Amino acid sequence: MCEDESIEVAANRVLQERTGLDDIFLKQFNVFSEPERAKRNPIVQDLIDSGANPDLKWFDQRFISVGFYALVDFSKVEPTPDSISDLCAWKNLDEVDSLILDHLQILNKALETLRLQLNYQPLGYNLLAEKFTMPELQRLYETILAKELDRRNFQRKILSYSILNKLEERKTGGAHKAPYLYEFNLENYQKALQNGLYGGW
Amino acid sequence: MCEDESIEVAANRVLQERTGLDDIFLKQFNVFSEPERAKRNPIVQDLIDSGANPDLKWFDQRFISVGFYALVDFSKVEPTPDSISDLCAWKNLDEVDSLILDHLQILNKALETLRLQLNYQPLGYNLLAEKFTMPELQRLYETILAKELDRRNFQRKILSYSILNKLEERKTGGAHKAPYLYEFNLENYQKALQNGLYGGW
DNA sequence: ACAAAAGTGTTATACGTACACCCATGC
DNA sequence: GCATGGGTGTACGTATAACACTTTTGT
Repeated sequence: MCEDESIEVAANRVLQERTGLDDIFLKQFNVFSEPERAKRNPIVQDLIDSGANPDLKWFDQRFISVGFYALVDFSKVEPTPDSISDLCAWKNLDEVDSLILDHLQILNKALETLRLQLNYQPLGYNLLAEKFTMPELQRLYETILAKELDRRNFQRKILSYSILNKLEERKTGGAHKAPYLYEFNLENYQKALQNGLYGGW
Repeated sequence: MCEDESIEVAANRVLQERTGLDDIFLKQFNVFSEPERAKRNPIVQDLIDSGANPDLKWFDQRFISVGFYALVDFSKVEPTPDSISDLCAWKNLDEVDSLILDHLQILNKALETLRLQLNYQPLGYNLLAEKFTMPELQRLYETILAKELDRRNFQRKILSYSILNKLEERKTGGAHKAPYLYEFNLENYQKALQNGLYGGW
């Protein structure tokens, strides 16, 4: 974060630098400030225990991170490293095993937050093509939740939010029955983002 | 926040200094980092516009705040100012109109977060006496939500979470029919705190 | 006796879940 | 024609909302 920008603006900037995308859903979820968090990493612990590398001072530094997660259509983006990154690439969640510092905890907290927010926030805009099919939207939810959902119940639930416009067109060219195309009803989508989808108390 | 403590520990410490309480529900909800946020305050704006007080440099400083909210039984606490506070006192929400910086926005964001969390987190432990009545718990929810709830539906919903133990005793001495006393089932309460109360997807 | 608070119950409706059936398309 | 994916519908259980009746207690 630079001196003249808010943390949100900074997060947007970094996202822009690495993906080229702008106006992306970006959500602050937690601050990580544990003094020893750099050293809590098992890899770092192994290094310290082994006494191998004497140059561990870096891990004595104090880091304070504000976690953000963004929702990005990865097929549209070629990730590019910025000035402080050597490598910037897409990974499947199940490929991610070791990360520096406590970044694995951060990732898990982000996932947890995202899954919670799914209960009262609509999702999918700018993650899908402008016109998309119901199965495509469902795959998106299933990917994030890492579990399968019932086709018919998913459709009913999503449609009940009235954030979608059903189009006359169908998506042809697929191997089976042509599914209808939908687009987001932006007005209602925005409203749902602000007011939430779940009634609660 | 000192150099050797996390932001959570620091928040706990400050809460402890001002209330004397420990082990209180304390939840991080947002980071506020807008560069101009000190100046965005209408009172400060008036000052600047009037040109009255030339000593406005303080508002040029960059503040970054991590917002926490705590749930405290105010009847048990005599708030006491700490080293950086002149005054520390309880206020009703409707008495709060002007605050320095953007602290009014922070307060509102805290309330919004709390009300959302009410949908999937139990609430009441250490806000009520060890034994309490259903109406007392309901008042608590009604106060936070700033709206009335149906007695019978409230009871059913809360009981369905099975975070309460119903006791044989009744609270006598009141002017009317003696209500039953309840206590929290701490084991289930903790579970509910971790796993959430609402099923969702 | 009465008002006010509290216990308990009922009913209609909405929602989530788990299914079954039919239709279109490529092989 | 058959496997597969997709559109649509139904039955069941549970949760929510709205509402009524009875019991207790102090005045």
